[in-house]
Order: sequence, then C-alpha cells, then structure tokens
Amino acid sequence: MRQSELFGKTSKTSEGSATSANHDLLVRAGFADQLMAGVYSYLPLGWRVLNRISDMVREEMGAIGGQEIFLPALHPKENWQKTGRWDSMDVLFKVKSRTESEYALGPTHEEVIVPLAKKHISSYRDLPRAWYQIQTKFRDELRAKAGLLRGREFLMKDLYSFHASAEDLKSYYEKAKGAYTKVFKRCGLDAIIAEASGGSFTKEYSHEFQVATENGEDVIFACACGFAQNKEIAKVRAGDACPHCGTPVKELKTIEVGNIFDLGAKFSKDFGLKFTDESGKSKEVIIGCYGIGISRLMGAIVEVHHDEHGIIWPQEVAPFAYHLVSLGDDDEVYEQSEKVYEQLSKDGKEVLWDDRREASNAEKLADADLIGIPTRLVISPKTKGKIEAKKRGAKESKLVSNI
RNA sequence: CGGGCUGUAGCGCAGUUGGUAGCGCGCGUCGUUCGGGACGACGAGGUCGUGGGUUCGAGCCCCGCCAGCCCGACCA
Repeated sequence: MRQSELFGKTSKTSEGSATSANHDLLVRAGFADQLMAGVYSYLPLGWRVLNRISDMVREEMGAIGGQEIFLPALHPKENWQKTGRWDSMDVLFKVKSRTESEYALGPTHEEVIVPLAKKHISSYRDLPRAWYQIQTKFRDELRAKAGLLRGREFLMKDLYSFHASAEDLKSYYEKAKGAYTKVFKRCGLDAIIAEASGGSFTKEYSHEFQVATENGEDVIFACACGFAQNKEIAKVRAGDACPHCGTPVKELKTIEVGNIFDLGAKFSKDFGLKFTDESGKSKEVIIGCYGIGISRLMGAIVEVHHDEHGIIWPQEVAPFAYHLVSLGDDDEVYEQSEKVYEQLSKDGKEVLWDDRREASNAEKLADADLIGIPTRLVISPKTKGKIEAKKRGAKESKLVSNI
C-alpha cells in the first residue's frame, strides 16, 4: 500500500476533549474516526488491525472445534420476552418499525442461537457443538467512554457451546480458557483470569480475562500465584493474604478483554432445547458462552503498547509488517524504494510505503512512529543503496542489503 | 439519568465593556528545503451547535433544546 494513496491522515494535535490514549492515538494516526459517543468508523489501518485480530481469533476458535456462523443483529421481541431479558436487560437497544412492531438490536445472541440450535440438536449424537460469530453488537450504555473500551456499538466474537452434561461443558470450558489465553498472548497482552459472578441469568461461575493497565475501568484483586477475583465478588482486599498461597494480594486496574460463562440450562429451559440421551431420556442441553470484544481488544492493545510518539503494534496484530520510508527527494532513493516495495510485495510481505515526495523527512519519521508498524525500513541518500531497518520502540537500527 | 466542563474554518484554539470574527496547524499555487512534524510569498476556507428572547445592534447577555468530554449511577 502506498501511503500517498492511503485513506486516513495523521494529525499532529490531539482531539480536544477525549483523554484516553487509545482514542487519541487511533484517531490521530488515522485508524478510526468517532461518529458519536461510543461509535466509531474504521479506516483502512484500523480495519486491517481488526481483521488481524479476527483472523487470529478464528484460528484459535477453530482449534477448539468452533465453527464460524453469522447471526442477525435485528432480533424479534418475542425471543427476548421468552428469556425475560426484554425487561430485565437495561442495555438492550429496542427499535420500533413503521407498523409499531418492536425489535431488539443484539447485545449478545443467546436469544437467536438457542432457538437455532433447537432445529439441529435432538440427540446426544448431535453433541457437543461449538459455534461462533464475529459481529457488531449494540448495547445502550448510559455512558460510553474511554474510546474503544466502552462503546454502544462494537465488534465482538461470541462463541456458544452445547453439551450433554455439566462435566462435558466443564472440560470444554477449560479448553476455551486455554484458547483465550493464547489469543491474548498473541495480541501482546498478559491476561489475568479472574473469577467473577455468574451474572443474573446463571447461578454458575464465570471468568473474566483482565489486562492490567492504568486506564482500566475494572478492578481486580490478584496474586502472582494465579489467584484473581473481580472486585464485585472479591472477599479479599489489597494487602490481604492470598487464599491460595498467603502472599498479600494486589489491587489492579484492568480492562476486561474477554469473559467466559457457564450458562447451565437457563436458556435451554427458556426455549425448550432438549436432547435424547443414550438411554432414551429427554434432557436439557447445557450451554457455555464465551466472548471477546474485538474492537475493545484493539483499544486495550493500544493502551498497553504505546509511548510518547505513538502506537507500538505487536507483530501479529500490526496493520502492516513493514513501513518502508523514503527520505529526501532524490530520484535514486525512490527508484530503489520502488524496487524494494515490489520485491517485498512479491514475497507476500505486507508493506506500507511512504512514497510521499512532498512530505518532509521529519514528518514521515514522526508518522511512522505514530502509526507504529513493527519494522521501519528507511531508504535515504545516507543509506547509500542499503536499507536501514529499525524496530518500532527500539533505539538502534542496522543497515542491511536486503530484507 | 444526576453533577461538572465544552461547542467559533477540516483540526487545535483566541475573541476585552455587546459594535458586524482572528491565530496556529492543515489545505491550494510558486519557490527554497529535506534524518525527527522545515521556510518564504500569495491564496481558498465561517448558517460562531441549535431554537427563541433582550437590544438600534448578540460569537459575547437571558431561557430552552441538541451534541461531545470528564465524575457518578449503569455496564447480563
């Protein structure tokens, strides 16, 4: 991609009122544009990152047997009444048609996938199953805030698993935990698995994947031994002895990037999702649900991986692998750059080439830091036919003959 | 939804006692520059969030509304 043709310009100045690093940097670097509170448009750079994350999530979901589907965002009121959440879920967006029919905009998809599962699951032979989607969710938050971290419309991966028994769910739940840990690791994040309440619709357990950062809006109490609890259910406070190992627990500000729930038979009961077991008995299907906020994850990565100059993308989620920057105004520099650009592209490497002859060197270098592509390749009169390679965030660079 | 702050050019902002709107960045043309957001010259760009009111006259004063941000509540 030639930067001269890229949709999205960088900005030297921050937007006036917003204070979160993820909003500031993603908007300034041309990844995203805010339409209104809690709602963003994604420009090519931002959309590439979201797709990087999505593809990685697809890999890990596939690895635990998840099959990708795509469900509607517009839901019938009736399904939400059946589960009681038409009235109980405050964040549910409700819309009215011309004929006064009412609908919900999906904040989550149990109300859609469980009735769908009912058409396909009737025997123990149909279990277990795991289906997921990556889709836009809508939640009527009273207050959207912190850039991508709490939006009213956002991108989310939601996986639902269906089991013949609580034990089978339990073992899948542990597999999902492992897959989630891998996803966040690949995103350059150390996610802490914190115990949390099961919420209003299950008496069972849930776990949250929490990333520690100053800008986080959640609070957990955690210990190096692996113990961690969400503030809402924690029986310990900062400094108290860890119930597992006895060392004092720490209080951490965190961003919740994923959560996993044991839903038990709640939704199966609501919609009559049953199966016949080996002995011919009819039983309710046990369901688990597993979410990752894809767009929030992008925000969380920026919160954790940035410096005073801009974003520092972890390799696997970066919009491009290389940022080729041509300095000066010599024809030879641009001729060499074009060759390098063509070669890298031919090799299947993703490269953003700053081919803007009218931009100053200083501006190009500042832009490269702001955008935060992991490897910067500079070609200038000083590099004399070679290429200067530098990792974003590193101090030293090295001259190489080819990449 | 309660409290606070803010809405003036694409972005960031200034605008005095009410007298008919300006600066920086960005943008366009030309020239000079080129390793950390260069310089000069010329130029384009405005229903001052919106509706009402007060006044000879409102960006400025008064009332309503809308929007954004921050704190809180909310966030199965």
